[in-house]
Amino acid sequence: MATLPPKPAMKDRILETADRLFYLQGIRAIGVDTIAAEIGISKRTLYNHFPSKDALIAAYLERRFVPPRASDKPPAEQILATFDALERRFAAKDFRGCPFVNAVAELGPADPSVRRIAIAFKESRRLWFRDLLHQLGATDPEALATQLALLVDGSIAQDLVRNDPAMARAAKEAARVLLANAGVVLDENAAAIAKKPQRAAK
Amino acid sequence: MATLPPKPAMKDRILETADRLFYLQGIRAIGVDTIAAEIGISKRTLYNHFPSKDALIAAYLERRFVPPRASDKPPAEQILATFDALERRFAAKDFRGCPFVNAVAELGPADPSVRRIAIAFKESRRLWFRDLLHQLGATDPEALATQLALLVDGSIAQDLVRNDPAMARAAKEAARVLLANAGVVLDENAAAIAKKPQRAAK
DNA sequence: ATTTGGTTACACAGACCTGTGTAATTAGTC
DNA sequence: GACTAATTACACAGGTCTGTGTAACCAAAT
Repeated sequence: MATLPPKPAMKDRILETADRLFYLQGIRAIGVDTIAAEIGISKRTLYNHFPSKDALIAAYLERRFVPPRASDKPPAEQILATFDALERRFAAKDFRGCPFVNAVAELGPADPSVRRIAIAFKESRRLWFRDLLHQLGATDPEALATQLALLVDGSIAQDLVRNDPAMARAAKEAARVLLANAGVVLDENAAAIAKKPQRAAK
Repeated sequence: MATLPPKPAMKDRILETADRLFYLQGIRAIGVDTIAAEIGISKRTLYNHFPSKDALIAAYLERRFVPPRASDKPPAEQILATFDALERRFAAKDFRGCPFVNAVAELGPADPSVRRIAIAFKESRRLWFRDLLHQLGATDPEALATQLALLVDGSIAQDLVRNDPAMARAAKEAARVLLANAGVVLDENAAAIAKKPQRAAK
């Protein structure tokens, strides 16, 4: 009988598999045959869902574009937690750098659409930093947000070649210094302090 | 027979052309035919000088590996000048990111030799930073050198996607803050100050 | 003038790639 | 059962790629 929902998501399965293979092994290194074979479908089915490999690549990158979600945690914590999350991702076996940077590096300047979405992604993260810094009353949130973005991308690039999650911690330490220099109050117990609306210092 | 100048010109021409094409358009995007055609030689000649494309790729990366040269300028200036040089390179039309990071991103984890040389390059720069920081008496030169390397690679990655030389200036500003925080004296006239016979100067 | 070594033209093998055409097959729906 | 829509197997066109084999060619040194 209906062993499977008729249209659960063939398209999703294709995208999911393409994502994994593209990201881990490179876009140019993976052919559509490989993707179809990995799922166990025919190449024809894949082309029934995506008109071309380029369309699949575009969908892959768009799927990777998840804007940083808002949080109710203290802004300073959110910023620093970014680097903790990075460190966790670095430690994972399947981390292979920033998919957008990699795609630009691979596809080169020939593909402007790839560059467009990569720019959008980088900018969205920069703006996320900027707004948090603004909430914190940092001096020159615009410039500092850019600098934090540099640290994020720098640690990603370094980890890509070195496979060393400590790069995330180094970035975090640098971020701490930059934040302090911008007048942001940084305390190890910042979370606890923020939770208790007291003004008493420790 | 004593002198057999095997015309190094040809091999160099091949390498030079391969370098330009590989770097600007990507290693996978350029075939050996394209390289040979660009020089105006036959593909056979190319294969007479390099046994395989992989060998050519390896030679290309090794050629790109130029360790930072020593200088007699004040260490702090050398460090900051790194970012000025970056900004100049970003502004150039033919800048396309770090060739080592790009190669790792392109060739993926399949090629361990590419990763090896990329690691060596990154480490050589880090050590160059570290030694300068040591001369400057910075606190924890080891950690700070890593952080400066993050800024360098971060600005390169950001410029790769954004095409914005200002990323180098942002990195320089961040570097200034980190240096100051490590106790390094930073003055716009640092050069003049350092020139004055302070202590054991050459 | 003959040997020698690098080079050339060119064909070709063997892969792999994207993308299509087609007819048969399945499964869910009326 | 009949209709519909997705999927399948499979062949194939046309392209690109790496790498090799071969015979001719050219220049300079012997």
